[in-house]
This record gives sequence, structure tokens and C-alpha cells, in this order.
Amino acid sequence: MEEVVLGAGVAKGTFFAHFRDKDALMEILIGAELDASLDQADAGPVPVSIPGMISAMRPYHLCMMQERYVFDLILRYSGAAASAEIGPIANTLGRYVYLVEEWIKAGSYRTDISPELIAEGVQGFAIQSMSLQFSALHESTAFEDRLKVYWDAWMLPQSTSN
Amino acid sequence: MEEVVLGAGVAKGTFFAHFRDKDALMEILIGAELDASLDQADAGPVPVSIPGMISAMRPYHLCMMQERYVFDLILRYSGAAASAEIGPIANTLGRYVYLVEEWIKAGSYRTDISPELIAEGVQGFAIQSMSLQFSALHESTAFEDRLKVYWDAWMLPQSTSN
DNA sequence: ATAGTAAATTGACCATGGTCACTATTAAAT
DNA sequence: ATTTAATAGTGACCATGGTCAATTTACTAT
Repeated sequence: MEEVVLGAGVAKGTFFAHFRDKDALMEILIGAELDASLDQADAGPVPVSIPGMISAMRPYHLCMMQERYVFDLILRYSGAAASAEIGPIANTLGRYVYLVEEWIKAGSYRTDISPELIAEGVQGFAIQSMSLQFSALHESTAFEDRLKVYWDAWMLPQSTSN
Repeated sequence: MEEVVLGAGVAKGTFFAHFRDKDALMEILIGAELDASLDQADAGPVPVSIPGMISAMRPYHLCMMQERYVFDLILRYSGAAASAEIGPIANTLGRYVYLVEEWIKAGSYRTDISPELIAEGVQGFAIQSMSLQFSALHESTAFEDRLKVYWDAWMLPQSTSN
């Protein structure tokens, strides 16, 4: 904070008159980064497979995992603090679900549940995979490998062979 | 911390000689609470349905959701900090997965993926549902209702009717 | 018993996020 | 132009988690 305030050439109190706290600024900065990553994913062609989705979302996922602090902050701000106020991070996570939902609709995945529900689960598994990534216990399995296992099991029609 | 140290009748430095930081103590206390809830779930009969699982896990889930701080701390400590050191919270979450895995094996659920994978997803959806519970946006849907939707879609064989 | 060593304890001190009574600036009303 | 009101800015100060050199205590070997 001291560095920020010094760089801005204002007093500490001035900062806190503009932002509720340190994390409120971080939310804006990180939210902007995440949004840019989503723009990228949105600009490309609609992925037609699960590996395609994983690739398309790679920048977004990497952004979320860039640092433990970032990931924790995203989790903390994933829901809107107050009903009226949807912050940048809650917003970008909402966009994520919406984008995936569109991808689901465009492809052929399981049809017994709604694309929206699938999309919510997709995000849930992404976050779960990241969480395991940060755990020293599970570092043997790479993030995207784990993600594929989860997404396959969640999104595809169940193979009736076994 | 001041109150804790005062209550213990020791100096501040003594505390930090025994615990890495404030959260390290909280992890032990919360981990113990969670473990007790799991013992409860483990002691009862094996649930034979998804609503049964939800009931059996209710104390555990309520414990996790008792306070925002508790939930955040659990997420932060869900993975072991160091490879060698599995903390009480990482341990209890591991137990959760193992217990659910046993329940899965005892019941009739989807068979195309391993019970362990199912169990991991079950925990993931529980955490996702809690996360949404803390969000002001989604308070209309109750935690356990949402959990049932997720768990149904995740654990059951897909209905081929539609 | 005494010296020597390892372990435990202490509390003054530090780092840093956050507050608030006061001051300075700007805008509006007369 | 001058008073008044509202807005913005300031920095000394606070709260609290955490550190560490110095000290005390406990244990061991002689």
C-alpha cells in the first residue's frame, strides 16, 4: 500500500477514500486481467471438444493460478459481496459460465441436464483442479490432465460399455 | 491473539514458538471440529440415497459454513502446505472423500468412472454449493437443494429418456 | 554441588492495513 | 467579492499479527 500511495503521489487516507480496502483494488486489477483472458477465449473459434475447451480457457486458468494470493482472492470475491453490487470478479466468473454454456450448446455433450448446469459444473471442476494444483500432495498430476478427467466424466454422455 | 495469549498466561513469543501463525492454531481447532462431524457421519448407517448422504453430511457441511472465515481457511488449507506435512484440514477432507467413496461402493450409482473419482467430484460440488451459498446473488436457492441437483447430475447414471 | 548446554520463554519492537479529526479545495448562493 | 456548503485530501495515529535478541529454565555430565 505504501508503494502504491507513494507512486500515486497521494496520502494513505486518499487511497482509502477511493477504495474500500487493499483487496478492493486488487479485485479490479485481477478482474480486468481475467476479463482480457476471457475476451481472448471468446474471440477464438468455438471449441468442438473438451481438449479444445481446455486450450481455449488456458489463459484464463493460468491467470487464476498465477499466484496463490490471486487464487484465494478470486475465491473470496467469487460471490457478490452485496446483492446490489456485483464486483469485477463475480462478473468475470459469470461470463465464464455463460461462455461455456454457449460452447456446450454448440457441441454434442450430455443432454440429460441443462447446458447451464453443465457449465456451472465445468467451472466448479476447474476451480477444484486448481485447488489440487496448489496442494503439494497432488502435484504429480498436472492441472490440465486432471481437468480433462473431470470434464470428461461430467460433460460427456456416460459410456454404457462397462 | 492477545486474548489467547492472555488466557494462556504466556507471552506472545511463546505462542509463536508453538504455532507457525494464527491460522495454524485455527486449523487445529477447526480440523478437530470437522473430524468430530465426520465421526458422526461415519458412525451412522451407510446412506443408501443421495438425500441420505446429504443428511449424513449435514453436520460436516454446517461446520464448514459456520462462518465465512472458517470456510476460507478450509479452502486455503485444503491442500497440504508441504509434501511431508498433511495438516488436520487436508486430512479431514481426505477422510471425507474416502467415506463417500465407501458409500458409493455400497450403493448403486454410475459405474463408468471409479468410486474415488465420484467421491472427489462429490466434495467438489459440496464446496461449490457452499461457495454459492456465501454469495448474495444465489441466496434464493438453499444450499442442500443446490447440492442435490449437482450430486444427482454427477453420481447417478444418466437418464436416457431425453 | 557445579559448570555447561540445550530448550523454552519473554516482551519490546516491527510491519502493514486501515481510521479519522482536521485542513484545503472547489462549487454554489448571495 | 464574500460567505457557505460540500467534497477531497492529509498524515499522525491505531490495531494486530508476527519477530528476535536477550533471558530464564531444565537437563546433563563431571
